[in-house]
Amino acid sequence: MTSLRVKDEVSPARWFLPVASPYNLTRTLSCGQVFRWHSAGSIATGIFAGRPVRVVQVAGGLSVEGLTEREETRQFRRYLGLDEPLATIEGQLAHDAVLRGAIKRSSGIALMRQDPWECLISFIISAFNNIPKIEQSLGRLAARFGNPVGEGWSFPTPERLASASLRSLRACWLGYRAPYVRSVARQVANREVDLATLEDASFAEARKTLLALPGVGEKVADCVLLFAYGHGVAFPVDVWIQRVVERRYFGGRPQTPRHLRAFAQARFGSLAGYAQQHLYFSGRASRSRRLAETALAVPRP
DNA sequence: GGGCAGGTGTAAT
DNA sequence: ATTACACCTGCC
Repeated sequence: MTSLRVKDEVSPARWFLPVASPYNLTRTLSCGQVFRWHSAGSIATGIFAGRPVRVVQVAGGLSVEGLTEREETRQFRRYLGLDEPLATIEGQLAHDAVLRGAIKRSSGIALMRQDPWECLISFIISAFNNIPKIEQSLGRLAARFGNPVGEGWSFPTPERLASASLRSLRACWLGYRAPYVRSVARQVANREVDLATLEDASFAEARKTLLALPGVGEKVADCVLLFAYGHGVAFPVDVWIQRVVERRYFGGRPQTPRHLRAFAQARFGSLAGYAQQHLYFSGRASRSRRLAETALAVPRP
């Protein structure tokens, strides 16, 4: 599909990006792939390619402000997963009874192609952490070490984090993860690890390289392989996925994360990552409902 | 206030 | 290969 540039006297540049059904922007941005986008109502704001971007999903596509060139819109399509064949993917996954049920609530999620560097650091920080604090940490990191972009800040470069003091990193609420982040930043900055050439590596090779980094275990590696490098066979197993898969596929019997990953990859193949996203979304959604019910049930003092 | 939170590193079996 | 434990620290 192509992008149309819409003449507009007020805003600098507005693009209409056609998108096929059932793509859903809000769900894609809120299913745990990214931490630095904000959704207020139907308007999503974030930073892409060092520029502030505003996106609204409208009939038949996305209305985007902040991009300047056609080439940028092409990369933005890839970033947001706008050309993923979602109808086909969800149709395939719906052969599985559990996913058929989950997709009713989560249809329209697309896997993104994020910047590997930002994705890697984000998920190192996500370990043994909670989502609000992860978002705070990344925000502080950007405010302290990034460059001003619109109302916010760009994600810090590897060089910038490589030269940061551990004290200043801890001040961004990184805690015990601070040495991991700086060590990885240094390996990337001095080219011991080349995240760009990993694009050409096989799933197994890229995984091995990522696992060698401090603070990167199987879960974090799989997140980066899935959300940044586009390896659809990756199946990150976090506590939510573990609970959901054990409950829905194993009668509630405990399984090792490794076994769950092998199970999912055998069952869903290169769509394992999409299966993970739908299962994760449904798991989190049922938690949100429980919390809402609990909040209603308990009278405030 | 206290346990919990999108795991990982390390040591020991 | 598997198991047990510590870990920064702000949230709910």
